[in-house]
Amino acid sequence: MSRPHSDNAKVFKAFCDETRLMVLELLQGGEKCACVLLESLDITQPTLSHHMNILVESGIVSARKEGRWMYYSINELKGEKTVLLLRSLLMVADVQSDRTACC
Amino acid sequence: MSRPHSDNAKVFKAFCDETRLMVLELLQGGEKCACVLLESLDITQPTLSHHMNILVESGIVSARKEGRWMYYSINELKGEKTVLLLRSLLMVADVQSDRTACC
DNA sequence: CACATACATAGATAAATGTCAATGTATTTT
DNA sequence: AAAATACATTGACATTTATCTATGTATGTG
Repeated sequence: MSRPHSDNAKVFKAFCDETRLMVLELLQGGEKCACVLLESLDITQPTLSHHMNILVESGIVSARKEGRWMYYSINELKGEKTVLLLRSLLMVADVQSDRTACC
Repeated sequence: MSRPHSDNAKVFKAFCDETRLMVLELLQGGEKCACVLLESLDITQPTLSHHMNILVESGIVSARKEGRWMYYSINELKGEKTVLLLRSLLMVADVQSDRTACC
């Protein structure tokens, strides 16, 4: 039912914004709450909330609520799957170029 | 001098569009000319030209002109660098690769 | 040269995206 | 209960993006 290209594009959308890359870099240090991320980024709270929604929706980031805090962390399993996906996208077969007359 | 996050976001933009993912899938079979790509995609020629510009600008795809044909292929070196980048972003350990056996 | 082919560029447009201020909601504290 | 805290949601706005039609440019062919 789901189109793979659409799903894959959705995953990669997690990485095509500067702010989201900075969030991921911050999460490399381990799970962090939204307020800590907010302090490290020069954006407003609603903007952070927006980006975290995209990251969680993509599956790359996991969210956990504890009291009034939201804790975010990198989903390593999804990360591994995404690395494999990217590799399969970019590693071309070891075959000769198709230089036959095309038209 | 360039901002890494900006450059990285630019690279990942190559993968966050359905049409570009389909182009990359087509290029997995090896180098192809624009007209062949065009036949396989339900888009107009200027739209393909637009997407190929983004792919080439990102470095993921290499372009080669021969007569009146443009040949495109996946830049494997850039691909490998991008996989490494994604891995370091997500802190994913080196996953099994079919290339490790041969090198 | 005149014409056809392959692709690029320009301009227009609708949709998606990133951002913020204002406000709402859930949770904790006093 | 009232206030404070942490985050989500809404609505507005400017920018970017994907797409098309129309046209331009380079290259090959009669």
